[in-house]
Amino acid sequence: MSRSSLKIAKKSLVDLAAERIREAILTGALKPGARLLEISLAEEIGASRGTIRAALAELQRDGLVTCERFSAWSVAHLDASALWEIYTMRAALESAAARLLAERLTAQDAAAIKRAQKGLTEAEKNGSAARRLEADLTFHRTIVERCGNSLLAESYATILDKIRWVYAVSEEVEPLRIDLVDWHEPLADAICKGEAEKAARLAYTLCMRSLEDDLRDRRLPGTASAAAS
Amino acid sequence: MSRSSLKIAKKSLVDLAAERIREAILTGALKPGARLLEISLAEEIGASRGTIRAALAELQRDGLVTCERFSAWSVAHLDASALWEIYTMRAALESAAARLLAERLTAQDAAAIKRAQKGLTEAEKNGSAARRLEADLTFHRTIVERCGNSLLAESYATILDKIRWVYAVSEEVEPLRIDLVDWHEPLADAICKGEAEKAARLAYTLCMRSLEDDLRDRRLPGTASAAAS
DNA sequence: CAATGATTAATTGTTGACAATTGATGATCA
DNA sequence: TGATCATCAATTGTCAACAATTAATCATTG
Repeated sequence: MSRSSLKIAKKSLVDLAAERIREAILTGALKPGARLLEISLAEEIGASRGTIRAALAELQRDGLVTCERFSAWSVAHLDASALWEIYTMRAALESAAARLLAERLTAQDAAAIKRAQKGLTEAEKNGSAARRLEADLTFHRTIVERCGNSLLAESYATILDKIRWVYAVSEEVEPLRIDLVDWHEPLADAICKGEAEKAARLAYTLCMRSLEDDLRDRRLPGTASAAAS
Repeated sequence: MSRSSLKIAKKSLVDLAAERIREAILTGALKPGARLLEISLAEEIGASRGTIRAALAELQRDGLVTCERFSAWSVAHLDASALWEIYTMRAALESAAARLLAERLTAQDAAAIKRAQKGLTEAEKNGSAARRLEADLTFHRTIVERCGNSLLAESYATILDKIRWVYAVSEEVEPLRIDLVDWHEPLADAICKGEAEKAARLAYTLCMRSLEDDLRDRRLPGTASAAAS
C-alpha cells in the first residue's frame, strides 16, 4: 500500500458516532426496523443528543435509517425490492466505472487489477466465506476507485455498505457457489485490453447475476421462500 | 398531473434553510468558493446556528459545500474536471435507467415519454433558452423517475441539481444549437420499443455528447478557453 | 358501544451558551 | 533582522435546557 498522506485525520464526535451506529446497523446488531431513540443512543455512545442527531441525519442520507417527523428514528427496512434497487444501482455504477477504466487504463491500474485477481485466487483456494466475500468486493472496489470519478466512487461506497448489510442480516440458504476466479476473469481481461463497451456490459451482467444469486440464496422479507421445484 | 398524496408536507426549519441556501448556490447568488459563516447565514435566514449547521451538513453530503474542520464552510468549486465527473455520473445513472425502463415499460410510461417529447417540440418551436433547458431536463427526468429504482432516482436528482448549477454559474459562449426533438427521438423510440440495450447505449452517448457541448460552450475554471480554430 | 375529544407522557425540533481550535497579530530574543 | 512564542479574536464543535408535536390513554357523549 502506498502512503497517501501523513495527516492525522481527527474526527469529530459526530463522525465517530455515525461510524458506531453505522457499524451496528451493517453488522446486524441493530436490526432493520429497530426503533432508535436519540437519548438512549446519546447515553450509550457518550455524546449529547445534538451530536447523535447529526450522526443520524448522515445515516439517513445514506439510506440506513429513516425518520418520521416528531416521532421516531428507525433502522431502514431491507426487503427484496430494496435488494433489487441496490443491485441495479450497483450495476449502473460499476458498469460505467468499468467502461471508464478501460478507456483510461494506466499501468498502475492494470497492476492493481492483477493484484485483485490474485486475491480472488487465494480466497478461492483456501478462504472462508467471509474472506471470499472480502476478496470479491475488493476486486469490484478496485475497478470503481480507479475509474477516475470520485463522485461515482463515493456513491458506490454507500452501495457496497448496503451489500455488506444484506449479507449480514439475511439468512443464508446455500453457500456461494460461483468460482470467483473464472467468474471475474472476462471482466478483468476486457478492462486490461481496453475493450470499454465489453467491459461495461460484463460488469452489468455480473452484478445482475449476483442479484439473482442473492434473491435465490438469501431470505429477506418479500422474498418468495422457495423458488425451487 | 395525477394527485399522488393529500398529505401536507410540513418542513422543518433545517429543510427550509437547506432549501434556501441550496437555491442561492444553484442560481449562482452564492458563487463557487464563497466563504459561508454559520452566524451570518443564521441571521440572514432567521434560524439558530445549530439549524443552519444541520442544513449545511446536508448540502455537504450533496457536494454543494465543503467544510474545513474548525475553520470554514464554503461553496464547492466547480471546474472542468468536476463537470466531467458530473456528466459521467449522469451517463451512468441515465443509461441504466433507460435500460430498466425499456425492460419494464408500462402504458403509462409510454404516455409520459410521449408527453415529454411533446414538451420538447413546443420548447423547440417557440421557447426561450431557459424553457428549452427545462423541457430537456424534464425529458430525462421522466425516464429516470419511471425506471422503478428510487435509489437511482434520488441520486440522479442531486446530479440534475448540479447540472443546473453548471448552467447558472458558467458563462455561455454559444447558445444551445442541437435540435431537441431530433436529438431525443431515437432514445424515446428505443425505450418505447423495449430495446433495452440500445436505449442504454443511446442514453449514455447522449449524456457524453452533452458533456462535449458544455465543455466547448461554457467557461469554467480549468476549461481551455478556446478550442475553436 | 363506537366515535369523539381532552389529557398526558414521551420524543423530536430548536435554541443560546459555553468549550475547543485555528490563524493572525504582535512581542521577545538570539 | 528574522525566527519563535504568547496572546487574542474569530469561528466551529458540543452541550443541555426549553418548545413543539405526536401518539397513546382515558373520559365523554350520542
